[in-house]
Amino acid sequence: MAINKSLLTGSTTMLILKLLEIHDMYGYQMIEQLAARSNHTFSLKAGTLYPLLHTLEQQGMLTSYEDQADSTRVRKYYSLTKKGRGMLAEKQDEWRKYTSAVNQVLQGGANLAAL
Amino acid sequence: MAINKSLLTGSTTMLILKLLEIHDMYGYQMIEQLAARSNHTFSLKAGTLYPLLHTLEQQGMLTSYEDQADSTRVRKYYSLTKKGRGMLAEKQDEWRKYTSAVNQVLQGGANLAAL
DNA sequence: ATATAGTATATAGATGATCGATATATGCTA
DNA sequence: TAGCATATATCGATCATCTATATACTATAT
Repeated sequence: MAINKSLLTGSTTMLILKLLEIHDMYGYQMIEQLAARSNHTFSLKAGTLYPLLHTLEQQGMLTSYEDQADSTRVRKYYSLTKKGRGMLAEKQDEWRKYTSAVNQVLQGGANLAAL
Repeated sequence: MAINKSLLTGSTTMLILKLLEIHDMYGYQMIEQLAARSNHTFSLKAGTLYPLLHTLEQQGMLTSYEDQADSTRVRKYYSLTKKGRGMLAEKQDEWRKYTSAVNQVLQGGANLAAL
């Protein structure tokens, strides 16, 4: 698939970067937020999220710190880096291109070329 | 991912069913059509398509027949069954739900719930 | 005539994203 | 103090897709 072998399978990364765009969050919170903001269409699994967060941190897209904040419990917060913001922009662009291409096919195709 | 573990990863099936909605096609033609109708965003690989066609035929979504048609060459044409049309309708519905959920998250979320 | 490129179908093995299962530990509430 | 929600983490399995490879036929150029 030209654009990106995996997208949605791949949109997961975009979605969690997006969540961090406005303010820092900890893992469990991202799972809840994603469910809430998508009207429970998504239920991202912990087994998917945590390894992904570790990978993104290694790639320099995120940084993490522990904080007790307004909770009694220490949580691990993630923060989007400049590089991460760049990645988010790219992913969003890909997402737009990909969905518009699919929608074009669903509408019978823009280029009704030959056939 | 609630709706369907794989979608786009999974949209491929929807796209080829969609191609067959109007008239029968052979494999190679589907690859070309998909590229043309998506402005070359998609380049479905033969190694992905043929096994998929075989699976869909086994599931009763498609039937196939060989025909020389207006070519000098015998080609294997695929035809969408009633069951296949049902599957297409379902997949399109899923696609709409999924993309609107992603777009909701990208727009900051419909349910700006708590956070 | 013959090499090359495009058409057409097919399969096997590799890769990579996500999930389910499982583990651990803490905090809240009945 | 038992049970449930919160919170993070890892491992193995699954599944869709890709790359590579194979085969064979057709058309075109040399």
